[in-house]
Amino acid sequence: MDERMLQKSGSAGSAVYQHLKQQIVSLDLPPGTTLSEKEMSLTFQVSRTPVRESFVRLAQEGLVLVLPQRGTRVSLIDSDMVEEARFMREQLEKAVIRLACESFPADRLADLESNLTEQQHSIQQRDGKRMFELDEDFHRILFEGCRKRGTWNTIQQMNAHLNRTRILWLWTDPHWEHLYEQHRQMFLAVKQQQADLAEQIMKEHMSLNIANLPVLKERYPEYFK
Amino acid sequence: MDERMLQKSGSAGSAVYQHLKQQIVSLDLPPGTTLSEKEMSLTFQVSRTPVRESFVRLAQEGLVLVLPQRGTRVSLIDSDMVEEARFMREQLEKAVIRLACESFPADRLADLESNLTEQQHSIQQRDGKRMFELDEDFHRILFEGCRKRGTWNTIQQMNAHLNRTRILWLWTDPHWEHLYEQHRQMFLAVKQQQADLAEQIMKEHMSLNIANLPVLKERYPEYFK
DNA sequence: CCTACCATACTACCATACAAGTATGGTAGT
DNA sequence: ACTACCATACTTGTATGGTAGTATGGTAGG
Repeated sequence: MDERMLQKSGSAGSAVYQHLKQQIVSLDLPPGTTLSEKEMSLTFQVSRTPVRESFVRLAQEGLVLVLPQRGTRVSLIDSDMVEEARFMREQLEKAVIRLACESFPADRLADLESNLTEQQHSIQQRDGKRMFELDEDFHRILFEGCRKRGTWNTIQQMNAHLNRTRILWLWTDPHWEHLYEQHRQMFLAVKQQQADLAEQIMKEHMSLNIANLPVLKERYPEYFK
Repeated sequence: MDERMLQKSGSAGSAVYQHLKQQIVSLDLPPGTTLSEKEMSLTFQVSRTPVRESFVRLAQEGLVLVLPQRGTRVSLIDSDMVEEARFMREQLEKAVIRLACESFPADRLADLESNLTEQQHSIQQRDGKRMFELDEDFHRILFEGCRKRGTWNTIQQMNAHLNRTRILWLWTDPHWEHLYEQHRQMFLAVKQQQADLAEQIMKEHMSLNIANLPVLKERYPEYFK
């Protein structure tokens, strides 16, 4: 484990955890991959203890599945969990954007606007990875502006399943322009305090994530439960 | 660690985890209590390793706070987290009970009814602890009947903070009759598929949890952040 | 050729020893 | 009396050896 990385994360266990989580959510470690404490301890150059600690945390979030005395593997994407995550996000994001339409800090509104500018940039440069991050940031800023940061963090738990399907979908059909347009309209609705409009767009925005799930299950059957 | 308990939970680590979690949420271990791996390993008669594993899991849920090289203590109740948990539950429970009004399995509806009967029983017997469990069960059945079990589980994370305040409140003012009446009305609304009515009662039901927070902070200041 | 068995090489789980950071109380020096 | 220092007894973090359960491949027996 690199020293800089350790300092950033505070402990070896946290560093391994963050590294693995990033790789799992980005599908760098595809669903079904077997992990094993020993193997990871060798690649990260730490003992099995911090690796085991990271496995415990990942299992708690449903990102890996630990089978006692048999092995540990990256959890398959659960279609039901994907739909539930979408459901949760729809309800909470609709409620939050209504709050945002009532009152939203000016500086956070500015953050949204600069985020949109960066989105345009990333689309022009065909930088899908950056665009995905900006998408996440856009919604996170909405939550934070409404003082609902903890809610956003809680959503992230189940979001792991949803996000992995979103990445799969974007592999097959990068439809960034459509997403950007929705983001822009939501920004304007918040700025002009049009709650009903904002909620409606958000509802459609969230519905996008689920429509193509059957297609993905057919194209990547080995990734799904 | 008792052998029966170990068999029930699968591993020593899980057993310690479940035990501590139950004690924390029930305020048997009050907020601020220092824990220490060594101490717990002695009381549970296991080594530090499974105890440490349980600490990691509890920290992941925000139930304990681990300060490296200094100690571990039961996390104080965070007022902001309590309000956010209430917010999350309100949005999700409103959406779920609307779904329930559209369609709800007959056997689960029967479960709700028998749950209500048990609630009456527990109120007569002044069994607050049992009543609290039944309250939780009532809402869990609603989620499960709508195939939103994962959503319920996710809520539980943040619910730890909310539930601890609810217990404090019920220590000072056991108002079980009022809660029972709301539960009964929600049951009838679901049965008669009156979505708007059900949502309205649920909204009031969720609002109860937050009103007396300032009073509790004044009465138990050492429990809050 | 097929089947039952067993040695072997994995796995996660647990106990233990050591390392490193921190709080605390006593003591020497001013 | 007060302050600076340090030994000591804590704490969590990490490394490692051993245990028990499981999958697998080869082998002996039918």
